[in-house]
Amino acid sequence: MGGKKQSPRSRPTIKEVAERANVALSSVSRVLNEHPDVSYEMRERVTRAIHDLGYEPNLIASSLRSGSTRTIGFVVANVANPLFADITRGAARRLEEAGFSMVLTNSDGEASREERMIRLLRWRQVDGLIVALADEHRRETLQELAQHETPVVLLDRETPEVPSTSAVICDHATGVSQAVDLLFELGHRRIGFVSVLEAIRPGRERLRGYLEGHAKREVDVPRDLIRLGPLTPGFAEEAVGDLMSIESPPTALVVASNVLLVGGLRALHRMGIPVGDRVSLVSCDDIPLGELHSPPITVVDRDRTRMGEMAAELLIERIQNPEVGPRTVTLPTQLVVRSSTAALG
Amino acid sequence: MGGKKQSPRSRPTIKEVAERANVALSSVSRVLNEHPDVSYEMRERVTRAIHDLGYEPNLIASSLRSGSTRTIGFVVANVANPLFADITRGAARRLEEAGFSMVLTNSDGEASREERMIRLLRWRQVDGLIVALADEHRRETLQELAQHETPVVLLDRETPEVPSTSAVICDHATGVSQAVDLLFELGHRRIGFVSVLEAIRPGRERLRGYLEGHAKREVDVPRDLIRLGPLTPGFAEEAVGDLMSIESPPTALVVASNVLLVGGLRALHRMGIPVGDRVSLVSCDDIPLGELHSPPITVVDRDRTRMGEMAAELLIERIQNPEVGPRTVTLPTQLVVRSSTAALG
DNA sequence: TTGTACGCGTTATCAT
DNA sequence: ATGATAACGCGTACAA
Repeated sequence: MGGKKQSPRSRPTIKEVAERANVALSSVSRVLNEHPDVSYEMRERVTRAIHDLGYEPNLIASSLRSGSTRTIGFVVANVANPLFADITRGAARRLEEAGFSMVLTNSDGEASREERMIRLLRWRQVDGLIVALADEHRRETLQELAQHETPVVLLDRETPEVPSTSAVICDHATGVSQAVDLLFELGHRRIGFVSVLEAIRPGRERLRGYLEGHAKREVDVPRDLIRLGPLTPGFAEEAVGDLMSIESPPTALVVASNVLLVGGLRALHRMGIPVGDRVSLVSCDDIPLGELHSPPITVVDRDRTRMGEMAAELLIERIQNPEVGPRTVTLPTQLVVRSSTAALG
Repeated sequence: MGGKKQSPRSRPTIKEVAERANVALSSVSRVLNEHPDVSYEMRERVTRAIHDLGYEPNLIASSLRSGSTRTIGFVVANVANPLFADITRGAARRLEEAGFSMVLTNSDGEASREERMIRLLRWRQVDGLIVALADEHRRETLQELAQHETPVVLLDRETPEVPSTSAVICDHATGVSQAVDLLFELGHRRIGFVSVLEAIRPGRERLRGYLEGHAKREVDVPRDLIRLGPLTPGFAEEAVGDLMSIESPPTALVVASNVLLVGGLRALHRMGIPVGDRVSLVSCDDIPLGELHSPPITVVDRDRTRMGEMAAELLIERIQNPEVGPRTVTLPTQLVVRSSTAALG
């Protein structure tokens, strides 16, 4: 009796709201979108019908029609890395404030997955992209990125091949250079350096800081103390184990990531080498228990949450005003001196 | 000359592909969806046109029409918590394998935001939800959850008020009970317990384990050594500081989270109380440098990544087969004994 | 101020 | 095996 010709109990649409309120479909839309030209009377009737029916908007339909999904894509190699976890949190917060949702993709560092993810996000019609490339140079990935007509923000990456990307980058070189400086002041001359391959910016910049730190003092760089490899604890463990076993081992170590720190410490513990005593240690990017280690670890730190927030801001700014060009923001690093760095002797 | 009546350089649609290939629109759709009934000839022509035009599908339009977004919502209080970071990674991996995207929302533990997020995700027509509620009992949030017609999977939470949710839960009680047992064997009788309020399952279950551990030995529970509060390092620091200052302080402590561990250790370090020596310590959920602390921290651990994978599997299983009812999977915990727990001396 | 009507890019149901 | 056509739910230019 009175059965409308529609599937049983599907959610009400704007059309049914209109019927219930005895107004036109477009009027309902106007009320929903807070269009200025709606009478009080109309607003009331529609609002009432919406309430009665328990109407809820279908954002997919809205997106198709309006051309905007209010969704952005977020591409990282590994959210479980405390660095990216913090960045993700910061970005998510800012995006939410601006009414955007974040679709997260985790590539586990696999370049081909990363490429597919970037493409999929475009197919999903995201309004923008925040990306921490696993490899800045891979052609296929860069082409995929270049295909995007919506704004792209890079996270501590540089891709001259893809212009018109914004970026938030960090001043690693200065931080690491300061760390090397500190170590020199403490009397160290043979400073080891364990870092990632130069495929991404942080690796390059930290190496630069290490080199510049030596250059400033006009000291020859101990090339035999530099170890570059993949971003895994395993590599760092091997590298540090190796470094501490050579003829004249380093008296201080700079490890270029929290992930590498874990491996480095494992090696030192295993070999029974007391940190801060027989070897000074500096890490990059703080990590929860770093301050509570014995001894507490000196780190080149940065505001990770701020990085995420900044990336979101750069993105939103371009989405809301497509006229403005890309922008690069540089965030500082801070050398947090703790007792893992001690005077030589 | 030959100007089609459309906006300049918008991305080609299925329609333009059809025109280019001189076939019907529906045929293109069939080719794209790998419909069985397409001739080789047809497939070739369409594929060629797609390639020539650089056509890319519009998943928003597809979603509207098909009713499936192949997207799921992921609601968590804080991705930066290493526990959730790992879970997120696990879930993201499984979801991607099954062709789903994840839209991530971070509530920072604010109940009202969480409520809004759950609603927004429904408006976005997600095919399912994975949720780690900040508060299992808040009526408004539960109602929001109950509104969902698509499957919901709870992460270590229980909501009897909302039936038909699947869940992956962990056996915290057994793990903590084992920890208490270990401490008893080491001679401890006054065991402190610092945990979160009972608003969520892990808090309840860990408390239960603590109580059961005592009950098994027929030992009275030292009620004065139990401290429950918010999930912040600050609370744990205060609680531990307080516990260690009372007339007859505990000789062992169980802290119920990696977040609380940080605060607890801060207090002990500040007070100059050596862990493992003057006070034994057990934490819940491992954390990167926990194994490298001095002494290494004994923990009630669990497979965090597996939790995420499991949650994704439970969700996908119900999305792909709506007939099957909700399911609850219990994952084990493991007591990882390290040297922060030592004989009472 | 409100209503009419069309289109967003797809999928799916019909014929043929 | 292929083609025409009607939805999906909503926004908006235009008419009234």
